[in-house]
Amino acid sequence: MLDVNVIRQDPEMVRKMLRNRNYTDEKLNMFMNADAEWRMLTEKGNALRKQRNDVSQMISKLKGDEKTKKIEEMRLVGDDIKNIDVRLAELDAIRDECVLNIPNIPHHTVPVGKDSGDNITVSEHGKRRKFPFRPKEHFEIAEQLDIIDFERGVKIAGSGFYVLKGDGARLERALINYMLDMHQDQGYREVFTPAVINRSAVIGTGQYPNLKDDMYWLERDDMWLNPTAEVPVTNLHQDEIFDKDDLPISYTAYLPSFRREAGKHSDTRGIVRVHEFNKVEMVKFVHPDGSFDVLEKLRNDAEDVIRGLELPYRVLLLCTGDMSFAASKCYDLELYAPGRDGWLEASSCSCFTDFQARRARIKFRPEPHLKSEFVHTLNGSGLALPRTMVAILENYQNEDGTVDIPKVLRPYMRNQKVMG
RNA sequence: GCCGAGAUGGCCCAGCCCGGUAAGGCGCGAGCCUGGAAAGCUCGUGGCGGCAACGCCUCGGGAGUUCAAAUCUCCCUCUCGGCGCCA
Repeated sequence: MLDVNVIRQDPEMVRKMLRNRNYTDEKLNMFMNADAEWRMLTEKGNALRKQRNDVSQMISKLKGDEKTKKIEEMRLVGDDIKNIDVRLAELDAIRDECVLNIPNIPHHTVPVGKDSGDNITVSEHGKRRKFPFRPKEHFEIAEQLDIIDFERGVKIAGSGFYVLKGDGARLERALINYMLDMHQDQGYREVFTPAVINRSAVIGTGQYPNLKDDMYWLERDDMWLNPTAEVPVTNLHQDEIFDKDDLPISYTAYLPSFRREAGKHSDTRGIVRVHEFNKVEMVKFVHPDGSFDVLEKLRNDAEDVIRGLELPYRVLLLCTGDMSFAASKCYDLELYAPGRDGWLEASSCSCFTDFQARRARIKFRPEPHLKSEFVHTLNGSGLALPRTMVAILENYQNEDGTVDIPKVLRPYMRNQKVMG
């Protein structure tokens, strides 16, 4: 969430920002009104409390009629305070609700734009292979090799779930290990967290309330299925204060991710958009100075994974209208898939400035005697597994239906080709 | 699931039975002292509102009783221990 002082001081800047992100200014206006009344009533309530505190002190020393009279007076003051408190609680709830629904302020280098059409292609890498035959789509290849079983995924879980088999399952495992090992070499510490998380975690990173319909919710326990490892990993340090020397902190995590994808019907064939997928994630906690430089580094770390796999890809800088709620700046990495002749978003690398840290109360102390400040958080996928799998199957396919295994994965797979 | 114990400022911990300004220690900082340091002493070290003076809030969360709640009552959450169950 934004610093309420920033909103108070410059509501017009926030209004402009909301417009650039395709948000209405409804929550902003509501906040300003509620906040003004809240401040007025807070002062009023404080004055009454002072009166009550002072008189209460005296009462213990008084006796007889005098005492009875003062007690009677304070009873009325108490009622006034109670009434004010009720209204204050209402206003506070309104303010919270508003602030939790106002997105982060984009960095000045982020292009203003309406939707994905206004994103900027920063760079394109790798050679696209020339195929002497018609390249197949990944689900054709996978079905032929019997390495992905769509029917049985549906049978045991439902539409949008699939089963990996044989070399498919082994390729998945190889990819996870390859990615984790690479991130470890890049200086990230591996963590393995719960995939079921509580409400305070999904609020902390900003998925709740905005994306609550996109997550699986376990009603009976008020728990949520992890939508991205960003959530559990960032919230590891909820309510903590780091020493200056603790920063930066870099984690990498492999974790299954769950998305309801309610109302989305595109890309139903294959594994491009599914309800459960594996992902290796990078998360960083850094000093506020230079956090956008760290974003470049993070993006490069994710690109290393793709370069290692020798897949063609491009880097997009998202515009204001396409960026997610909590991000201040975001790059998407897209893999080229020749079977479908299209791009697949396999990684999203974002800097959240202090937006998540404020929600999750993650701070650091610049010097032992100074006040604590919010850290900056970043994260990026490195990478989402199913789409990486799609890109590998389609880019490395042979005319006979087999698939070569990228060189970097061979030590993990112990074979050169996916045979089934 | 049952029983018990606990949650107090950055950290540790007292206060709770018996309601009346949250004590003390550690760490850190500033000052005094010193040739310099250590020790010692003084002050500071949570949040909100306010330009400020200042005021209010803060004892896991919420509700209640009371002129007044860390303290009494009720509900909830989490942690630890024991029992039960169990891959």
